[in-house]
Amino acid sequence: MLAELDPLLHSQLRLGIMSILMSVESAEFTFLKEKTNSTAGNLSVQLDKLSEAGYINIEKSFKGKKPLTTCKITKKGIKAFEEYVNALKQYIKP
Amino acid sequence: MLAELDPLLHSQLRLGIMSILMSVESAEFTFLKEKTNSTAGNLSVQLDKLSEAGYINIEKSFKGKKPLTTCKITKKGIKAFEEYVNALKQYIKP
DNA sequence: TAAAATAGTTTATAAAATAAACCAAAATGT
DNA sequence: ACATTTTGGTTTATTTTATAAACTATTTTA
Repeated sequence: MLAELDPLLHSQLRLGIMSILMSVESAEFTFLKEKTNSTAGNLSVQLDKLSEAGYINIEKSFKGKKPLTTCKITKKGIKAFEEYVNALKQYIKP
Repeated sequence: MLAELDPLLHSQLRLGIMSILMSVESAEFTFLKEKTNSTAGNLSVQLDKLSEAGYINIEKSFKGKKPLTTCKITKKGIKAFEEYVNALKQYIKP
């Protein structure tokens, strides 16, 4: 029987976000938007979901008077990502 | 920029179906149902979608008077699966 | 022979992704 | 100086997907 795939991570955009956050200290909204090629609206929604789940931390501040949203993966997020990758390997190995 | 993930394959159940069909000559409905742990309704719908896309062939016959649904991956399906796996690797490699 | 199981399909509902509309501030053009 | 566009988002509406529920036909079992 095939393993379950964490539905929170099994979404192109959320997986992309998490993949990027696995490889950097932290990332700004605009950086993630560019790297994932997503719209601001969609990105905003999906970041909230990851944050709700405790997979990332979102810090909202200001750079001058412009809003600045900075995201960081949490320990829980790292664990979830690693488990997702392991489960996924079952599906894609030759 | 991260690669696109074929939305037809980026679904747990459809990916599971395709993953199984990559490794066998052909598979019956009931076999797929058990291996993927899905409901008959959901499986039926997702098989139709894969068939619509030309990723699998579905043959409906009878074993006595019981319906027998047999599925086989197509060349197009194999190619799509391989491309999906390649794109996915971008997301999950360390 | 009534009840339950098999092998599905079809339809309805819930959840997700995406798009559109919106807001406030800042930078740019005229 | 002042209208226009751009930046950096959020919120709400729409569309698409996935899932669940209800149904059909036959068959097996009690």
